[in-house]
Amino acid sequence: MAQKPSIPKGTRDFSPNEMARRNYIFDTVKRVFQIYGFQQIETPAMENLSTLMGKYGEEGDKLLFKILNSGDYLSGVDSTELIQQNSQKLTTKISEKGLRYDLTVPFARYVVQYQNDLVFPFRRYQIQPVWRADRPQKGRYREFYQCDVDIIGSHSLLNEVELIQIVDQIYRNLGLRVILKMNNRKILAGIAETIGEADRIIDITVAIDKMDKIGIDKVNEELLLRGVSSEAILKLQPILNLSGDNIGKLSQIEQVIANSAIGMKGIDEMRTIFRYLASMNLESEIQLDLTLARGLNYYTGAIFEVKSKDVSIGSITGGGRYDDLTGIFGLPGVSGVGISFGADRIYDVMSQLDLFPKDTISAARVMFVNFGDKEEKYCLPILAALRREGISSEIYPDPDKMKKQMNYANRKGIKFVALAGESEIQEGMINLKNMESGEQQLLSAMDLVATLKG
RNA sequence: GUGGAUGUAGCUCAGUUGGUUAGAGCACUGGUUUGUGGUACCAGGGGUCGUGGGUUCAAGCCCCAUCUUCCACCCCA
Repeated sequence: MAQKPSIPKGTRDFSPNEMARRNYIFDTVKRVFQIYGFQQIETPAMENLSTLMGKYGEEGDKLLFKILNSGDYLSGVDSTELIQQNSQKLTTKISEKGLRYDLTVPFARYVVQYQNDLVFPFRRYQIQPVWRADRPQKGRYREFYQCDVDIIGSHSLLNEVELIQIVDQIYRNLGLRVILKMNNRKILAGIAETIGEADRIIDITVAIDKMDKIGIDKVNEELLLRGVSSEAILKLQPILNLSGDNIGKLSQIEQVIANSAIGMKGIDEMRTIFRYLASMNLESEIQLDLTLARGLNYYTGAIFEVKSKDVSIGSITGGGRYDDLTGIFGLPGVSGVGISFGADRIYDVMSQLDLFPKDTISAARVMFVNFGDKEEKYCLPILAALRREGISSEIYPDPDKMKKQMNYANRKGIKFVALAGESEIQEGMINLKNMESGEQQLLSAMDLVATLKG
């Protein structure tokens, strides 16, 4: 046997009924984005590496797919460099393009480039694949689709609130039960400032995360082990023990970080957001979660993450406020906030919960059986008429055995089969068979249209 | 990057302590049925058992290497 063809690790083919379901997600997301007044853009699959590098932290740089320069890509490299085998150094010489890692950074680049043409605050959405050279596993792919919405050019917290409403609306439309977790980078910075150890903030969030599992004593032990001073740990106790509703939690945090200006700003931001939300009738649970840190290092204010309540697959949506992403590209002082829906994970969750509507199939509604030349001639105008009426329809192309043709329709999930042989032609009628019930009725062309439309 | 599994027909998988010509279901082709699918029955095609070495009279099965895919950690959508 010839060697089996395959596709790269972490990538997938999408067959017709997967596409129908994926489009159901994309359509739902898109519709909500549009209702909220966002406009669509697209950017190239590849960007200059200079645009991408250094925006996603150290890890991110490693996970970038790099594209080999065209032509003789070794021409600018001398042999000593080759022998040294310093891949990092070599990379910059043989590769100047990379596949996009997310949609936010290319968007920032886009905004800077078109700053004179855009109307600010600019509301855009973007639905495109991104690539990460990650190790694939459950719910993790090397090529996956993100659906981004961002508002850039406004500091208003109303934008955060709108994004939360969008999240709520989309998951309500999809029928998914989710929990939206929120945190604020400024609060994290305030905590770090308060205990005087900015670089310990990660250890602290990890510790808070373990509270449920191992209890406060063990957490304190671990903090001490990780080098946090006992004085700082003492200060942290109210934060480790956070309880109550979001507003209550904020008050408890406030007591700890009252001396940190930036921290208090974060508290203030969150209070404002929660105040807005209180008057809105949201279905999703919103939860302040201090362990939410988000690796992307460009976030500066609120950060979001959405998880499915019923399937454990990591976050299915994430985002946050970034105050100066365009600054790196030469346009300082432009603040934005955005959020990204992971279409592929949403798909996985919905599949597992069997939440797709049953009629999300792409097959034609009706198929004409092919009995031969004469019958074909009779059917073709009727077929054309159905299509003019917007009824998706097809005719089997060969006069094969009936069994084969019926089987074809059945397997494709075509709901109706139209039969017109000698006797029907004589009467000027069509026999329409419902493939689900097996019932058959003799109809005129006009009645056929009406029946299929209904 | 670290750790653990996996690989047998197009797909999902069986295959006993190593023992002749390697199996099932689904799918495919043909037939029972020349105008009726999804439910029945019969027949057929399709595999150098991931690859390369080794042990053995004998390897799908044991050993080594390598590749692939999957799962967990890290990080993320």
